[in-house]
Amino acid sequence: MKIFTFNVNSVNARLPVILDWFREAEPDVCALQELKCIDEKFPYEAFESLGYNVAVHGQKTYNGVALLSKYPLSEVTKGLAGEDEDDHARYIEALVEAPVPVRVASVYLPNGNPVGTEKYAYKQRWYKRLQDRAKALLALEELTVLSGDFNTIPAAEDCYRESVWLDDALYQPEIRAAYRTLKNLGYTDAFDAMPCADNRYTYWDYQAGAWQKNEGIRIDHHLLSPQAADRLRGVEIHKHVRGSQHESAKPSDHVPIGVDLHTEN
DNA sequence: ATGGTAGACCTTCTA
Repeated sequence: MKIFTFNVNSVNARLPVILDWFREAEPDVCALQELKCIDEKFPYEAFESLGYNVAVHGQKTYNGVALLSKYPLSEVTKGLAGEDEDDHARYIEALVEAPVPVRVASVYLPNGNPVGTEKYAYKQRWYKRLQDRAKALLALEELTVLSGDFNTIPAAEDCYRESVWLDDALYQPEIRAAYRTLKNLGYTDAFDAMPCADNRYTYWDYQAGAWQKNEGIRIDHHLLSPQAADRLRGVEIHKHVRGSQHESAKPSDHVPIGVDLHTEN
């Protein structure tokens, strides 16, 4: 079973590119982030006509996450507990009812820039809430995959030039520590387990020719519960999607990342 | 030392 995560930077602006990639990659499950639309404006029909079940947690203009699955989705949960005033749509979770069921979450961590502001404090609080949820999920002892844009560069080798990122919220020591704490609960970063030989970046800025210079960063991740990690067969970064030349839509600044889990009993 | 891009949407914010 192939489970992908893809920060699309507007699902409607990107729709032709996303649909082309869906036909090519045929993900069993895909977690989307940065829909940038309310539920009513999500292009349900386009994905349903490709055979996907859809669960959406949208928001006007910003954020927005979704899960698409060839298998039925149940136990859909929208949002993270722990901060009642939080109205950002950054988390959706569901049970994928495959022969071997998998619980999948689409995660969109706050960016947190600039450091030292309320946005940064919000990112830190959000990490704590995600850790609490991740801990509760482990207790279920299921195949669980937390997939998404974590807005976290885990280590120096995950960016093209460390000096550029030293003052950025994506690379602060306490943010990287929060990501490690999350893993240390008992999750495996799929890429750490099976790194791709030719590329580790998942995002290239639109600005300053970052893509042309291959100045990327690794911020989109899959965290696997032990039961899921035991079934990890492969990891794919679909880097070519960043350079797609579609007649009617530009590429996202992120690319799809997939894990392949063997789900034979 | 600065500006460089993209999307939503109304003017500026987020990334």
